[in-house]
Amino acid sequence: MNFFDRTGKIALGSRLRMLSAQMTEDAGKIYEMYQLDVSPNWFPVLFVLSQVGALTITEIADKISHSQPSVTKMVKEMLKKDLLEKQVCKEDKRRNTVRLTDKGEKNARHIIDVQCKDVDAAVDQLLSQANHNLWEALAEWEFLFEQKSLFERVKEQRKIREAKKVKIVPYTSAFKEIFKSLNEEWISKYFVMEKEDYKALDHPEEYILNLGGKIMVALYDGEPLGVCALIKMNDPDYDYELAKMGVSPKAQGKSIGYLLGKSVLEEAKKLGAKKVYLESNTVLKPAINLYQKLGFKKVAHRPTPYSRSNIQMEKMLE
Amino acid sequence: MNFFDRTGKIALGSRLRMLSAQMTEDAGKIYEMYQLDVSPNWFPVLFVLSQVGALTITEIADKISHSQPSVTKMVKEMLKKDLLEKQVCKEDKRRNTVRLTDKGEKNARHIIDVQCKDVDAAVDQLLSQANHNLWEALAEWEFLFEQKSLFERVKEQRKIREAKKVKIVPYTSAFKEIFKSLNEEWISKYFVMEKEDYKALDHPEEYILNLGGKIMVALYDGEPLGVCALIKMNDPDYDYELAKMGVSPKAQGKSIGYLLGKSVLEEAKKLGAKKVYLESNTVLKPAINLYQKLGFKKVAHRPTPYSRSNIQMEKMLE
DNA sequence: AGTATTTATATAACTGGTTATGCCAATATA
DNA sequence: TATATTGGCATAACCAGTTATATAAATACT
Repeated sequence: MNFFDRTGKIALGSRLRMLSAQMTEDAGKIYEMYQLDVSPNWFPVLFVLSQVGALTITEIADKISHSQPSVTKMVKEMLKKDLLEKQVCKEDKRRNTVRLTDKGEKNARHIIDVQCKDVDAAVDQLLSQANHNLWEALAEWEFLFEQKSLFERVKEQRKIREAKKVKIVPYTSAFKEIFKSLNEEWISKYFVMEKEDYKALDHPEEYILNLGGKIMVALYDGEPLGVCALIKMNDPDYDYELAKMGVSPKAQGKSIGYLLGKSVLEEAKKLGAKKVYLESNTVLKPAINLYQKLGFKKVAHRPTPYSRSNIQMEKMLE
Repeated sequence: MNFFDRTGKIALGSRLRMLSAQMTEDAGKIYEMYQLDVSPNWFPVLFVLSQVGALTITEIADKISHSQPSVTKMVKEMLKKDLLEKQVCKEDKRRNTVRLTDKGEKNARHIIDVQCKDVDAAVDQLLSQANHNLWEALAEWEFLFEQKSLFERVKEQRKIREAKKVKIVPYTSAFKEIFKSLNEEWISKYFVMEKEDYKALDHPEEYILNLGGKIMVALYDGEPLGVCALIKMNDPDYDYELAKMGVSPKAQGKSIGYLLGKSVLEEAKKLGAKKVYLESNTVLKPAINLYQKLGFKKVAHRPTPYSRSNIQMEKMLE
């Protein structure tokens, strides 16, 4: 135990494994004590057959959640010990149904009526001696894992931690290069750079900032890995457009897009915007998802200078 | 899960195993997510080396409680991945000390500082969502098993249950045969039947009951499997002697001797005895143990009609 | 000094399970 | 009616660990 005390909660799996190994070992001794010529791991088979009567190997495997070959092997051994008898199904010669012999029945009954009772009593006594109920705790964890696996939970924690490392700062001329390159990267990957792109990316001051827009930059560990612009629109329906969002592929899974988007929307609110507009393309599925997560809703088609735009969205600011 | 819901607390081992298997599986995915070229089961090795620096294979095996061949194998694989470097000890060419390379160190640090933190947070969150604290419960069970193994606990429960099936009843003439045979069995196995034996066993009414003594019989499932007599003594120091205790070998481990002894002592008390005496022989170790358990203490040698008697004991009745 | 014992490691053999594969019977499909 | 697919089972190959055994170096014991 000593070693795992220093490794933190990650030892949980190992501790569970060790406890269960210890119990398995003791199970062997317990079976020996009762002097039945039965291996402990046959228990599920004996139990299920004593409940149901006759089953095929596959059915047993299914019920006790073992693999079919493992049950095949156990059944073979149990046949040798005269605990089971096989019966090939007449109508369907593939099916090998298997049932308890009298000896098997007797053994099963003894295990269930006597041995299990003793184990039950011992476990109950243990449970009553402990302050924290292992039995109930297990049930809860089984339930919690059914809801969401440990993997997903760790992934979430990772995201939360990563997000804390991300800082959103306003654009300065130091970010001119990165503002262009991050956008050029995805645009030229999926589409082609257009006239409008070059205008905005080569002259952000002139075409964005000086017209009353904003650009936000996401720093991850101090390194700029994401950018997003808020562009003043000249349109009766909308005040501002969210555009030119680019996030480095090496910064995936760090919620940078989400944090950038939220930050830009805050800026828009500060500037008194009522509605924010954006254009995108449906091939960019993660982007569309992100916009939805940010609260954007699809709107009817509008004229646009970008040929790649095939979807338009808006978000009301409250 | 469904299946085990019907098998009772005996499923505890399986449930622990399944939960730990699930966690192991997720551990694999978690390691993958962090993109380190490290197998999850190397973790203990990485961890312990990052703590201690350099160790031999046997030392590692010891610390992380794996078998030495298993560590040998892991070390071989880790050497291939440049995570470790080997160094044969100059003074003792048997020793292969092993330490982390820079790459190994970097990986270990990442796992410990980043990955473990995320897992910790996820586990903590799970713990806080559950009413019953699995972590604490595990610690308690580890402690409880250190005190007394599951096997021993089940053995105790079995004994308690068996004891309930034993009934102690007073002698009637129906038990005359069994009273003799159970005693003759052990006497002639270890010693020889003596004159005094035949007197008491062939004529219990005359030599025991009519003189103010008692005989108790232990029934197991209705079958008489143990006997014990309380014999009135004609002695200034003692009122009664506990004697002629015989238990069938097929009734071992059912506390029959203990229950008989207790019952006979109760009879003695009812009869107003202050002290009970007995004689035995030191080759009968289980018997001597039993007498001690019943509260008898060795006393100085006294004259006796039995040649086999080489130890005398007494018990004060309060 | 020479032999016996212990220690550190490697290798082999086994174990209790798994997934992958192959075979044959039964059923569905063209 | 021939052919493809599916279902039940056995067998093979593999896996991650174990225990048992072999080898060689170091140490202890006459």
